[in-house]
Amino acid sequence: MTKEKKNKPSKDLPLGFVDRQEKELLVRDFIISNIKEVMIKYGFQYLETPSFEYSDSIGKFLPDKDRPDEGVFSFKDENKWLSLRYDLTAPLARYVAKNYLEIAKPFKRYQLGTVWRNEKPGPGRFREFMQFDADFVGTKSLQADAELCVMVAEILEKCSLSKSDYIIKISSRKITEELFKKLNINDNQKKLTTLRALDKIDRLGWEGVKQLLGKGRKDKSGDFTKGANLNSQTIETIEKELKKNSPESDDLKEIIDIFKNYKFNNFEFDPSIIRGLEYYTGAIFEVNLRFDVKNNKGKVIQFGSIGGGGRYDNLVSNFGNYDAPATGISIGLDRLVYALMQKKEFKIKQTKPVVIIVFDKNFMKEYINIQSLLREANISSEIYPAESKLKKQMEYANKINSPAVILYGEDEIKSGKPTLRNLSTGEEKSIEIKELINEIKKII
RNA sequence: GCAGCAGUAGCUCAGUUGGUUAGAGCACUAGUUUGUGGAACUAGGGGUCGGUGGUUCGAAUCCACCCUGCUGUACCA
Repeated sequence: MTKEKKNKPSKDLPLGFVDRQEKELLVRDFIISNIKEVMIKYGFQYLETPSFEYSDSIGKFLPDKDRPDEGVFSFKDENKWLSLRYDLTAPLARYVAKNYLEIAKPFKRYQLGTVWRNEKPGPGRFREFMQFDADFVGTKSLQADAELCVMVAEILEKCSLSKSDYIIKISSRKITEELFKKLNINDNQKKLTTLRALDKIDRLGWEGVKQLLGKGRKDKSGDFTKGANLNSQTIETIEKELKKNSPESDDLKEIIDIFKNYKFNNFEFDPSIIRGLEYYTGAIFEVNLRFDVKNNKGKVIQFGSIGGGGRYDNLVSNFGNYDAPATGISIGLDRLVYALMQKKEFKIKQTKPVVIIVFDKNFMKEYINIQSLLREANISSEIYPAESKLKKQMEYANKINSPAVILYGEDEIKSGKPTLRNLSTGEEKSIEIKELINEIKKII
């Protein structure tokens, strides 16, 4: 609260960037530790690639060739364009192409890392966020695709979600490709617009999607979106085909068979999921939550999926020499954190220090002795880090949610028995120093 | 990007037919209690009313433009 206001630097953060506080980070750590456990169990290798890549290496093969330069943060360095990675799959393809001869195939790797996207942020959706990504590179086996889904389900359940909290939706790019062939839709632009429209079924329903397949649609705010201009007969065929609730593509049938072997049934065939437009070549997955997610005003919002993936058999071969069919899946960690924190039953224990009150600097030796005992017992503690009145120190302990304070002033030192105050009950006890650890353990 | 709505204290908000010095609750600071937090009471600090320009004797209030946020929509690897 300074008076001088002119020419001060801004305290605001760039659009879509956020400070993340302990409460949130602990949930994220919890998720990450579950991920690592599962990944080790499934035999995946841990990899890290840099935040920046040459734009060519990750940009040239952007799935959406419509706007190849949009959506990423880039800058020019010595005449070469660099971009912050926008996902972990493109760098993986680059890594595999670079190290192809040395790595064992199929290459199973997982990665955790921050990615950046230059697009409009939404609730639980930022321009900088953390992704988890696991892939099989160098195999066409659908066992890999199936296993990825089973594995993600295991991770989610380890994170305390129940089967009714999430569902993995599956489809295949082959279904829409067949459909386009059948309907004689060859124009690439038309295909894209059609796929984009179909991608919105969960949000807009068939009514909205049919408008987008036809002339176009006006949204709530009155804004108008142009449609794919398909004729009504074509639209009806599409609707009829996609409303079938069992898959008619061989790859999906096989994957579902493998699911049975794993006794995994928390999935659903949904031909309306689309994902990356020019990227996937076969099966596609999407991980959706089935409970309501609210914004900070308590309003239920359109949350979308927390992850997804699919088979991309051409991504590595784009680099030239090697043909490496691949399949992968990723989870947006921060979105999962955002959703998880809203589940009432979900609680993460935060360890807060026991505060040792300072009555007089001259007693510091005694305080350090007590603190050493606590540290040996692995109990989080701190000697109040300033000179202050007792009341201030108590207020501090209360505010940081400390479980207890240790009072060791002149009176206590005389008797050699500190007072332990439980801050949630207010109860105070005079205790022998050697009993201190046991008493504190009862409280925390 | 497009569209709608909104921006007043750290937070949530009140305050417009334009009129002295802009308010409340919570939070913060100090005290009532010089060895005791979460309750109460008392006092206090904190705002160029998102920004710039305009209309006016006079603007938080009216107008224009800009910025930021929310929501929808587009795009979404």
